Amino acid sequence: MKTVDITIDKLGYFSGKEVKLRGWIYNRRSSGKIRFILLRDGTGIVQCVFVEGQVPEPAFDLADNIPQESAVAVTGTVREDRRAPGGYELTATDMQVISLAEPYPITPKEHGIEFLMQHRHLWLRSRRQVAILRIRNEIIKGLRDYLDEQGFLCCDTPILTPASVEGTTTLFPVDYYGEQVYLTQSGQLYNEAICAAVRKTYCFGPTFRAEKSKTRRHLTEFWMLEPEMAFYDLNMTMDLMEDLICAIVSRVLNRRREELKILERNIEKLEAVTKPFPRITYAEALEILKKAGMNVQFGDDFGGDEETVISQAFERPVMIHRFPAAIKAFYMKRAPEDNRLALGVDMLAPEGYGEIIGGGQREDDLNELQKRLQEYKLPSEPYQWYLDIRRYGSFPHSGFGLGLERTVAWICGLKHVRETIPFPRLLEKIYP
RNA sequence: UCCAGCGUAGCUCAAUGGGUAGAGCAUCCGGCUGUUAACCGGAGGGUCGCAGGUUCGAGCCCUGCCGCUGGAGCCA
Repeated sequence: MKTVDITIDKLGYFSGKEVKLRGWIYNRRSSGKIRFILLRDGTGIVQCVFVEGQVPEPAFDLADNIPQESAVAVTGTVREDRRAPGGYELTATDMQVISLAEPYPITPKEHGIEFLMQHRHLWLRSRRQVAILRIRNEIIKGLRDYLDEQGFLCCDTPILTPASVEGTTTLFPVDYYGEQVYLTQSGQLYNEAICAAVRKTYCFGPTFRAEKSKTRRHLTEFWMLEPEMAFYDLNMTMDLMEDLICAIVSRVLNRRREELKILERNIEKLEAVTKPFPRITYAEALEILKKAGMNVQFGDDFGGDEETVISQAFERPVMIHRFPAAIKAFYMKRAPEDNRLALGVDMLAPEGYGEIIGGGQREDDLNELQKRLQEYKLPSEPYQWYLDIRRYGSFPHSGFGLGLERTVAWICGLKHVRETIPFPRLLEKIYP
């Protein structure tokens, strides 16, 4: 019989056959004449059983003292076994060392977050972290597949941007041939130009905020998905936000059950995420807060506590629209029924996870927009190209930005966004 | 930037009222034929974050600094 070189995720196709697996030692246990090695290969984890007399002596010895995370090749027979977590085991016939590891700092026991973050490059190898990475990837694919199917064109926007936009205190400066430019905070303004070319577009990439925010939901570098649609009003935009979130939640539920289980995610909470999502106005949100005993006045923005109270009032994501214009960006269109209100919308995830989407309808009237730039004390020169979108065939349009890491944190049920990206960039921390 | 808490073995933590530093895991040695963070026995392992101060005596009290964690503020 020929030994085939396979990966752990394919074990089910090779029951009873002899195979070769290459990977790393995840853990090992010994019980005298029988020794167990947990082998991980990046596609899964399988237990390899070494029985004295049934494997060459060097391999049997190795099974007792090979250091954790050493790279090895194990040959053996695939066996279905109800006792095994994955349903399959490997009865080992031999093992070769590819590379012996030095004593590995991350043991199968508990560690503090500081230690784990300092060893993030190694921490990624753990079962939990791999499960998060798989779900993150599933969410990205789900978002893109959904938008692509709806006729969106992914066009992407620049990461280096000229000075402008609202203030520079939260921007990371970069030297650009002697000129100071900045890392992008959002691709929205560019998307508005692109949607006039292709009707429905989106960008997906990293964005940067030099905020001094030290919370469980802030990164200085995070990934944002930003769709922008020509001829969409606020209601159509809320429909899209709702459909998009339903699409990714059900996709993760269908395709990443195992990973959700590893993360001990409460599946029922995700299964409750179905259409329609509640849509409330800012004024209605204020009522909820007042009933909860919070002192919030019209014109106040919501902090973390307020978001938590509102989102916990519903078991689905909730959309809050028609915010006071004064606390929103200059480009938001005003509500036709009340000029003090902006046609913006935020989506708050359930279970206190806070804002995962922010967006709304854009101001499409040239004169209004110019007036707004003055009110917000913004220079007009850098915005000439942006105003051109209104000069040459202006059209109603809307869009939003979805924060990927917050969405992943919610779907995975994680306390902190730092685990949702392989190498998180946090306030003044950039190692490894 | 502000508030609070924490810095002791490789890791996670303990140490009466100030009196010669302790456990589990990891490592090494030994035992065990079905272990699931295996278990059992033994051994090695310490500049108690750094600097100064009080005291006969400081891991413990005081001052300053550094680092981390949680939160607030800030924030598409």
